[in-house]
Amino acid sequence: MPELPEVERARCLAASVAERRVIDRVRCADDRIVIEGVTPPTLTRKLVGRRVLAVRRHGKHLWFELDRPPMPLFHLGMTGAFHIPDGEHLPLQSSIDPGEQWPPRFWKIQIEFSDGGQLAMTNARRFGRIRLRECPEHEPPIDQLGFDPLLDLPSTRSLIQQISTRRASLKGLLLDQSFAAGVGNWIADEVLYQAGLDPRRKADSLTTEEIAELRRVLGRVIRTAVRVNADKSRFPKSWLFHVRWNQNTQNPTLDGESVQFLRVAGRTTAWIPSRQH
DNA sequence: CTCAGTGTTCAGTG
DNA sequence: TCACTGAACACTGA
Repeated sequence: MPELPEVERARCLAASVAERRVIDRVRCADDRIVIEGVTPPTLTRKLVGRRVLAVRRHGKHLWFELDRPPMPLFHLGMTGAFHIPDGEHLPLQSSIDPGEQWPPRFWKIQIEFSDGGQLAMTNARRFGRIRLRECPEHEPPIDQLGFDPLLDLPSTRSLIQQISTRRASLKGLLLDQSFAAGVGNWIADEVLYQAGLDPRRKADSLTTEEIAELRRVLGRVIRTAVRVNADKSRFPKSWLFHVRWNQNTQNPTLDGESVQFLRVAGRTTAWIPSRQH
């Protein structure tokens, strides 16, 4: 699930149970792929007793700012999510299906807080990672990332500089986390569709006006998705998003225009040839 | 049974 | 060395 808006939703969920609380108890799954660079017992020992000051995010990475390092850093991979027990109060919608068991299937870490609140991270497909960092923002992988389009969208001027030297396809550029952190496959397609740009266009072929429009659309798509808490059913009806999953159905259309599928930069790409040039 | 897949990394290429 | 591409990764669900 996780592109920037879904990771932001996970951040809010985690913040609602973790911030200002002390970590009382941790259970780590015995998974040396997801739990990377640290053994589960060590991870547990480093977290227990710490107070969570804030839950922060850059791109698709999220981490706990604790009262003392090291800090746990999470990446959800393709299938990761955060969960809280059914019935626990929340200002936002619950992230779990009602009636789901606790702990949730495929849990990798469970954290219990001083006030009784609980948080779990799941990861069925094991592309996610849990790591420890002394200072997450100033170490890899976060210090390798480009701008976060929600937290600090660059000026058009700065974007022109960044884009004009790149020869990758627009699709490839948008997916490059060292360019724009948090953009994934569906957001890249949505942005290129709304900006009217062919996903195969080379980045350095864009005009100033096209870059300005790309910037505007990128900011708008991300803010809109975050505003509705990454709830797909609340994305605007006009979005390509709603038809991009219908690859199997014959002749998907949007506004009467035909949706096509391509492979660009190694990823399935949905686009509307009559609207993107 | 086969295959695609919302992500990242790494080997290979130009 | 750099920028970029495509395969590999691990596993579920269609």
